[in-house]
Amino acid sequence: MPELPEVENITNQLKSVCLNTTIVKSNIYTNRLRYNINPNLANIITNQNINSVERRAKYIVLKLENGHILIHLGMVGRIYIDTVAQYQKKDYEHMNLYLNNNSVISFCDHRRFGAIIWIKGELNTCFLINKLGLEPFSIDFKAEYMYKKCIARKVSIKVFLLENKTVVGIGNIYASEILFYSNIRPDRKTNTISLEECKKICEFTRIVLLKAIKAGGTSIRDFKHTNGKVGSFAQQLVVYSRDNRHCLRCNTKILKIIQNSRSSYFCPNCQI
DNA sequence: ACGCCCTCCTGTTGGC
DNA sequence: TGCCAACAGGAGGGCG
Repeated sequence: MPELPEVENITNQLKSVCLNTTIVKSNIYTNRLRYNINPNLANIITNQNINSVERRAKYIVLKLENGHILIHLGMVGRIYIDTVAQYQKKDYEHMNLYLNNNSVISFCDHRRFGAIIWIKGELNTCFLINKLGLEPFSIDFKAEYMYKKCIARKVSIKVFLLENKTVVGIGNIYASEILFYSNIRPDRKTNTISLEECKKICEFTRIVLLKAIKAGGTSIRDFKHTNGKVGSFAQQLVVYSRDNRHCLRCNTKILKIIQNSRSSYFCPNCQI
């Protein structure tokens, strides 16, 4: 479900409620997620202030006084924000946080591909964080950097973009979209991608992700904001999930192929 | 060392 | 209408 634009939207919504508040209570209902929730987490975080709320890759990072709560939404994870008066326990709710401003934050994930991880101390000590690639909006994410990474590998460019090792935040939807705008087939091997093409990938990564953030993300099926609203970027998708329909640029039929057991979509005429 | 596949789950969808 | 297989937006780990 959630790729960078979706996580960015959720993070901003959380930030507007959580920043500079104190956790007064926390409940863990089911600790079995992708990684089991630290059984002491509720005790550890109670009475701590939330000093910052940021996104890193597809993680939401709550910085507390002596560590960080890392939240990953997996495929279908959701975060709800309620007032104490409104709040009711949700289906598949794994954990919640009661804040001193009368808000309740709940984390729900019926597929349990998500994660809630306590990192004592510095963020970068976590193995999930310290191997991540660059943020697409960072100043260092440039064609030369991308090119150097590409020529060192022989994997399909689409698979490469999903790895989060070179650039983070791109998932299955936006990978297809970015490659369409870059005029590159998803099954091209990275060592055949030119510097000029890397430039396009960097440029369109930023353009597509930014447009999707502004549209509130892509809601195909499960993604919803903390208030239950959907994102509208699905209406702007040009190739993802459009197999057998016509390319909006040249009218050729969009193809779907499977790469590493995941669907990719492209226009065989526009993309080489 | 690298690339590919499996796996963790459960809800939804499409075909018969 | 009902059943069942296939599929879904993530990503670490293990295998060849």
